Amino acid sequence: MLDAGLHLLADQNLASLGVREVTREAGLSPAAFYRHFPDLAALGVALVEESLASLHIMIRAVLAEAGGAEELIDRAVDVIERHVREHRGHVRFLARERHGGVRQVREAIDAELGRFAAEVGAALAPQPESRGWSERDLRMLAELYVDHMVSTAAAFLEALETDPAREQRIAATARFQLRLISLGRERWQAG
Amino acid sequence: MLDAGLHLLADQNLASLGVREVTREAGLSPAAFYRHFPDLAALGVALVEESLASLHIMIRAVLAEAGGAEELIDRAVDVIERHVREHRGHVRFLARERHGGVRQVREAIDAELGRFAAEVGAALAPQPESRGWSERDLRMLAELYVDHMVSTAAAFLEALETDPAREQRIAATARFQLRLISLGRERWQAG
DNA sequence: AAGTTCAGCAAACGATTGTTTACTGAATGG
DNA sequence: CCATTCAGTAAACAATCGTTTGCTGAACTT
Repeated sequence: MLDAGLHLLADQNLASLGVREVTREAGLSPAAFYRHFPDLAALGVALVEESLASLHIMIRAVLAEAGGAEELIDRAVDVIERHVREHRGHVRFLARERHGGVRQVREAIDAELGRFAAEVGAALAPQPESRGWSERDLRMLAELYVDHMVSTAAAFLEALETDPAREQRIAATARFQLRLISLGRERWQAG
Repeated sequence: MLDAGLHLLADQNLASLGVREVTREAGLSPAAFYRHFPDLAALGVALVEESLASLHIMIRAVLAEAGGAEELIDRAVDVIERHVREHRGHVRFLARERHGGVRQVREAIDAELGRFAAEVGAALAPQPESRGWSERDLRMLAELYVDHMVSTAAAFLEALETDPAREQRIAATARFQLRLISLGRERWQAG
């Protein structure tokens, strides 16, 4: 049922999805839907959890890897690119519903992205570049990274669906921007 | 009719909007819709143009202002905050439909944001900090600024609708992040 | 082996949908 | 002053919708 929903949401949007539509795609009767979810919003929230599970794994993979800033950036962008390609449906769903029409889903996504930022912040803390940073500053830096990751993922997705040749350009742009942020971070203490 | 649509889109999204719904809100008969638009997608594109007109003015206002990096950042964040408050409906529409279910609208928004990035890049070029930068690098920096602006605007919007007290925190975060990017930019030539 | 939960079905309900058609009155222009 | 465009209407079309109801068979539990 979740798969059916996700498949429909490829070119639709949660608020415009219909109960009958989902059950038809799943090969079930309309009434069967209510055996599993009270609402379409509930199905949306379930999809959020499913979508962010794999994303969570991805982020941990990047954070776990030690190494210099350069290699870390390259690796992060690569992982994002691959993740978008391998979980296209999930990424599209998240991008589309993050500011979409269903409040419960919006809030679920935002809460989870907030947790990501906290996790990134925690991983940043022990690094030598973070010496002297307040927790607040670290959090704001982490949010910048997370927002940038989201933007990059959305750009990859759009490229994948319209002009795949653009992928390289997006990857190069993302790396450049991350390097810029990294430089600013190193210089912050001096300011 | 556009106003009616925008009002409906406050808690809905374009793909789930109905012709009858719009005309009912506008106090007209269903058939009247087709006198003005062939599609709901066409109404969406019209709303994109309306929404981006004011945004364009806002961006020019920020870019025109000369001054040091610090004051420019403060001013930019203020302008964004005020713009979101004064054009809440437009901003919400753009955030929601940027990755929404209607391709024509998505493409219209992306094209216009690309034009914004070009404009920002052109304004960045003559600044002393840009000495030695290739056009490509300037463009990537401009895209970072535009993406950051979009993220910030979306955050302001979400705060306005759920927890207005959070506005200050978002503004502070945005300023911090912009300062970080600015520092990275200054240091870039050295790398 | 009896009872109970579970996941599914067909059918039916009124309500709402998008779109077309033929018609109307007002403004506009030559 | 006549013709034409324009923005609106009511009515009708089949189609789809969300949801409830009562029923069925399979799978567990005890």
